[in-house]
Amino acid sequence: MSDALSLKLQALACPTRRAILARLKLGETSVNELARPFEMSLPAISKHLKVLQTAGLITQGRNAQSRPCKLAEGGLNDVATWMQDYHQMWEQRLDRLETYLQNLKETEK
Amino acid sequence: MSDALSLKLQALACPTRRAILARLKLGETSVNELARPFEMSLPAISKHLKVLQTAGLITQGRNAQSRPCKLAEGGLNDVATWMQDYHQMWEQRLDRLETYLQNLKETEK
DNA sequence: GCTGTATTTAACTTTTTAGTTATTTAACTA
DNA sequence: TAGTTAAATAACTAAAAAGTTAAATACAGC
Repeated sequence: MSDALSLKLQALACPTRRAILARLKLGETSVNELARPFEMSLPAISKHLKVLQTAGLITQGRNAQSRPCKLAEGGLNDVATWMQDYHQMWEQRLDRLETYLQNLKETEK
Repeated sequence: MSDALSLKLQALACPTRRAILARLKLGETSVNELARPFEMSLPAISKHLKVLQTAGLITQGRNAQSRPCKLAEGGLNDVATWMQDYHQMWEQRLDRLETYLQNLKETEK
């Protein structure tokens, strides 16, 4: 199960890790900060972060003792590409998506 | 890890199961037929199918002794919805997606 | 160089996953 | 009804995942 896509999907298949990603959407932050909302030991969070990092979904920097995490640029690209391959199912979402695109274009103006 | 989204992502995080889905894109087929390409026992495939079914990604019908499988309508919707939530990453794909939408619209004419 | 803070690593436990072979169920066929 | 085919279930094993506590590492500040 060691291919990149499986690694990412596996990493995403855990609510804790998705919650971590959701938090990181708000911006770079420390491991301690990330751990705060969870009833779980710090090492457990550290492990989750390692899984996310190995999957290429986050990166970790360095700032004194802190190792701030952030979302990896384009980390979900292959997942999105795989999804796109499922046109039949995908098409059901096109309306919504088109609306979204439209809004985005207008925002950019 | 029992929420619907986690169940689906977990189901997708296995190359064998994704291969099964890919085969099912071509159309409904029997368990035996699905198992053929794999170097794996039939019960193993049967289990994979159960995982996919529990996740709501496929459905199984009945035709004599055969239990033909097919893709579940809209089975990937929540996964797609979750993905959409990641606008920042998503935006990197917008160009491609827009092209795709454009093509689709033109096809529909 | 000692102390505190942030984080990781080690060692261990429990549960889940992915596979196996052997057995069972269900339905068709002669 | 006996035999065949399609698939699922049972019972088991090995490996991976997700958590724990305790110890180690890395750096900052006095």
